[in-house]
Amino acid sequence: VETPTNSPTDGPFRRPTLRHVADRANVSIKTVSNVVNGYQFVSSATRSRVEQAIAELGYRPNMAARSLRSGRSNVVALAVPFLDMPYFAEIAQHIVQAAAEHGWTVLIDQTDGSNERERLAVEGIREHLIDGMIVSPLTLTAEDLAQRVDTTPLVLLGERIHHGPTDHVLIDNVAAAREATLHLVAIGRKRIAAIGAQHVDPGFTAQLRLQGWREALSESGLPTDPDQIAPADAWRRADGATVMARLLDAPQAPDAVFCFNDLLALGALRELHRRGIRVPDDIAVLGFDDIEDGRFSTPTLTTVAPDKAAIARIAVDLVAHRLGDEADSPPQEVFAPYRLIERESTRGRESESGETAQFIETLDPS
Amino acid sequence: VETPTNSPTDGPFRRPTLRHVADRANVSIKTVSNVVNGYQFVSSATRSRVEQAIAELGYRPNMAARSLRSGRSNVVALAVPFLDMPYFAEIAQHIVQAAAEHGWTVLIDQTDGSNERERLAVEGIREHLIDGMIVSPLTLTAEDLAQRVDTTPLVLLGERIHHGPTDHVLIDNVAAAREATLHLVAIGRKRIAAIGAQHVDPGFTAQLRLQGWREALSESGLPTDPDQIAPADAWRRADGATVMARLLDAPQAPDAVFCFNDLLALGALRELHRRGIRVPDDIAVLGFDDIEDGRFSTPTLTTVAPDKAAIARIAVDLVAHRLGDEADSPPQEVFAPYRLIERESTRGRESESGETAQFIETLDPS
DNA sequence: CTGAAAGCGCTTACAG
DNA sequence: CTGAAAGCGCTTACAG
Repeated sequence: VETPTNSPTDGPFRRPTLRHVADRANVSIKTVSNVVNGYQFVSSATRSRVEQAIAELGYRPNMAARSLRSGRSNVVALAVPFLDMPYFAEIAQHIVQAAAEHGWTVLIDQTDGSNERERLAVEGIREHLIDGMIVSPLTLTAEDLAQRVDTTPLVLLGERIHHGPTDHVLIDNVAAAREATLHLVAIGRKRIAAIGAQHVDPGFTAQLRLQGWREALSESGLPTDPDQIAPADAWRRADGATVMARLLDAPQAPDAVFCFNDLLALGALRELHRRGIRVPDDIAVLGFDDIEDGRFSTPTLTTVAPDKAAIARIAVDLVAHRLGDEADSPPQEVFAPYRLIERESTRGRESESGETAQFIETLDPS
Repeated sequence: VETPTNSPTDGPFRRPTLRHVADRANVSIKTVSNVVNGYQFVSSATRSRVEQAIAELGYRPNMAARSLRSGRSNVVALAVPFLDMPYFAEIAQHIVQAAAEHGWTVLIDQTDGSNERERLAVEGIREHLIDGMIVSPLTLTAEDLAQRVDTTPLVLLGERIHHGPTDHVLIDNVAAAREATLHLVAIGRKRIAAIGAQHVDPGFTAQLRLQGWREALSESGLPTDPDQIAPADAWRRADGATVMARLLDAPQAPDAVFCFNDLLALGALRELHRRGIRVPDDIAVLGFDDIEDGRFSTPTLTTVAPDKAAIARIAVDLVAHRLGDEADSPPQEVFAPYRLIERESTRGRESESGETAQFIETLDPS
């Protein structure tokens, strides 16, 4: 029996290794490794001896060594623009959960929506050994992606880069925005503004949602007045309030606004309330994302609800898929479901319908 | 010059190693390592030759190997109860930022507030090699901590475990809750309810905030009626709404509520609005955390604002401190600043004062 | 069913 | 200023 250099008795505490366990159980380190990794063909006598030694020493495998040798880390990276924006926080939560089901831990990076940091992210987050990465880009282009040399499986979230080299999970933004706008038409609105337009390449979220808005207005025979397209570079509450104020100060105020996310809508609600303008009576407000705030705002917010749990699960499963046998299959584009949730901001507060009930929970016994 | 087994030209693409770079630059791998690690005493001729080889091969160090050898991973772990609760999401964002300044990436775990998962977290998140960990516990006790064998530097967030074995960053919850309650007294409220009490051991957040509430009422000569202590096991919007409803249905409704976090307060606001009860005219509402929602709610929410950026920075610096020379210094307990931010929910909406201005931003030109 | 050897890609002493 | 050797703790072939 060889005495390991790294004896638990000499000097400061050091974690026990396979060597220590092997010595104590009088087996080779390979046998200990077999037990640790659940290898089937170990005699039960040996197995229990090893397990006892593991328990006595408090042995836990060294992940760095395992990663170096096996090339796997059981870590997946997630890069989002801003962790403090509820939509991304909720997505992150679902991804952490879905990853845990695969035995993976999640390394988080924040890109601040900067193209440079997004390009760095797809090249491997700070160069750690990770098994896969999920990136929610704001500005990443197909060209950026084409220059990628890192071969770690990459799944893109929430943006559509057509025929890109990577897997992609998304919702049909044009269709969703179209349905949202048609809902505003259906409740009798004639001047429907769009808040959140951005000067970006076509194909990005803002452009897709704007296109859906256009399509809905055209097919309803309503004009798509350029004055009703309100740009907002950032999509936070403060931006929504500012842009709403600008629309209200213009000669022709809208009777409805379709905001490209819920934060913009919540900011708009705030500005409308400040001016004493009634929602939805004077102006109807509709958002996108179904963040929790909108279920409790005053008034509650009608919104397009992407199935975030599904988005997370699909993304994690796509990473697993690439890591498995199907590594070389062509890039997939998977659509996650979404639905329109009608709440007070577009229909008054006389009642909540069945579809909404599950979200309102204890608020709805009235 | 030895040819590495792992040649970039044979078989599928493999990442270049120090060996490849060394061969190409005609130096030893130690010299390449010296250049990569910014070792000073390398001749500029050698350095530039090595740097060119690195650029040509696209070499990037293998973190698993580096971690195995050096015992450092440049990863810190963060465990929070729920990533989708805005307070924790905002804290996580600040920690990711502060960690990045130290060159660290953040591994995120979610405990769901379960004691078992919190105990697992302090024993090392899924056994990855991490340099330090920051844990925001909901139920962890001093006993749990005493049983910890992992020697990775641990910093606790937001809970006070007196004389515990670990570093700790917190705010003075009793004083903050006391000031908040005194503010409600100052605006003339007589029946001030507390929402968010929990049946937990003393020392935990809920108990501390309740104690601050008690102290404020006692010193103001107001009764601390047990009926005005409203328990809420979870601190989400739905709980706030439910608990508010219960208080309103009781014989003696309060004229002010101090909610132990902002989500409870936002839920309470929602229920009050649903019943047509005016805030703050009929009932004043005060929260805790200063999450972004409360700056844009209707009415905007008066709240205790912990300095989250400071909390994150202190926590990360404490980890760095333990990793440095001061590894064996006694555990530290560092208090982060907080302040009370008055908004509409406790004072009507005639104006916003100076202190609040920086938070209101573009909403305030009125 | 179990073992001895090799090696994943680095960094840490130690020589020169 | 640069190099050759050893070894961090595992897993992967390969033997028996």
